Amino acid sequence: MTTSFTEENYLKTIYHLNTDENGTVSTNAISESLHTKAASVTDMLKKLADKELINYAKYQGVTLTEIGKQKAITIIRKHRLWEVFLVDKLSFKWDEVHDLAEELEHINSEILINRLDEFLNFPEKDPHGDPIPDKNGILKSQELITVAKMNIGEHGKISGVREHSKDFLQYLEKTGLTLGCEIHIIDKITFDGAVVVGINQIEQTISREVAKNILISL
Amino acid sequence: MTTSFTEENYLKTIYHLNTDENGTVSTNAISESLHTKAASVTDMLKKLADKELINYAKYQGVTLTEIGKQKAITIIRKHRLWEVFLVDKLSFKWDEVHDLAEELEHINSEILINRLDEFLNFPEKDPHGDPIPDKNGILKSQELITVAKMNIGEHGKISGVREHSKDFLQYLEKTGLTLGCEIHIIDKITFDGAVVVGINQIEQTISREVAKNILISL
DNA sequence: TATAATTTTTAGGCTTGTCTAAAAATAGGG
DNA sequence: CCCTATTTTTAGACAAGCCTAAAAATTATA
Repeated sequence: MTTSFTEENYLKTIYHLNTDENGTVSTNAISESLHTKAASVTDMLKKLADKELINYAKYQGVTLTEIGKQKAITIIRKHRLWEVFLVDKLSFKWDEVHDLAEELEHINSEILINRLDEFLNFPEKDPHGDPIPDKNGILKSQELITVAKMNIGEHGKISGVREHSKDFLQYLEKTGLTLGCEIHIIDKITFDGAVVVGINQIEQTISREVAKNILISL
Repeated sequence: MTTSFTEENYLKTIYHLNTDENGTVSTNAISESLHTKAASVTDMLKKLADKELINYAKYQGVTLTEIGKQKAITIIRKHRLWEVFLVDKLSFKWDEVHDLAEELEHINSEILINRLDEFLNFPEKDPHGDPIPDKNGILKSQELITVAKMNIGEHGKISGVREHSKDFLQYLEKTGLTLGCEIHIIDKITFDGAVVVGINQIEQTISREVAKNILISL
């Protein structure tokens, strides 16, 4: 059974919302994320439920079925591999690849994506530090915490981001908060949640909002 | 003004039919080529005419406007560059890439395609010998003739094909009639148009149908 | 040149994915 | 526990692209 471009986007969105918030995903959350109206989402949810890609009970929110989850993971695999291709081979910046990968992820060919994987040397992470599922849909995710949750004095390495917008990534780039950097917490401002961090011998203050979107491995 | 996936396919088809047959392109020819019904083609022609991508007068067939032609050439550029990528970088065979390129050609990004062009080292031909338009839409096409039009005793080099189906390309592969081979005409059978050719010291008979679809540079 | 055959267009309908407006269900506060 | 606010669903519409059946235009033929 084939899944349309649009159906794939819904599955991917539900997957992300589910792992971000764990529990069931609400109609409104999906409509916000996809910039469509709630009524349109309801229509699509019925369709996806008919295809047994989601578990859906009226007014109760949705979760992915096993098949739906595998489909979502496949799309994510494609997205992330294309991002690696764009950055490693075509010298795009990490803040430029999201929209392009969003298109490329819908190209349907298992052979293509496995060849691409091989060509890229089986990368384990995409340019934003997100893990790339292997060809069997196995995703080995590392335990990461946000800078906001670290305590004063703790050390760690920047290993991912929770926000992929161009604005955010360019800000990180400009302030030197890039993937792989060692970071330590110098101080936390209780008033507004800002965090004073040290990176490359430099002291820097980042807002709570930023701190919540940088992922660290200890 | 954006052009949809479907509109792009119509433009590309009209372009190919036009250069193949030169003159105006008929509704039926398009419907055959795209495997849609003539009535659907008429609908789309009206739409493309409104957008000033084609010149269309009822019952008189169509031609591309300059803008339409540039759009078509851009799509063809993308198609052929992706084919080179698939063959050169991902080790696909020349008979395996057409359908994939058909999908990839609709990814919309001038930067992407120019970076890809550079990454592939500005190839001039795709895996089937078709010329690749440059970033300004300039297409330098070589004068090629079909094997069917060659005379006994003439020599030449296989430089292209007029048919891109898997079946045909696999047949060529199997019989050693691949791109770049030197070929000479040993005999022509008047009865059925078959041609006896010599390639790599081997003598071989090919049907008229095959002879019409192999392109030669003298 | 009139009629037959073919090609093309019109008319009306269907599906997918979207929308707005209104109704129904759920959740929260007193 | 009832009443209000919010969330979700239903109902009805619309655009894009496709279809079938029938009408109109063109081309071919006798």
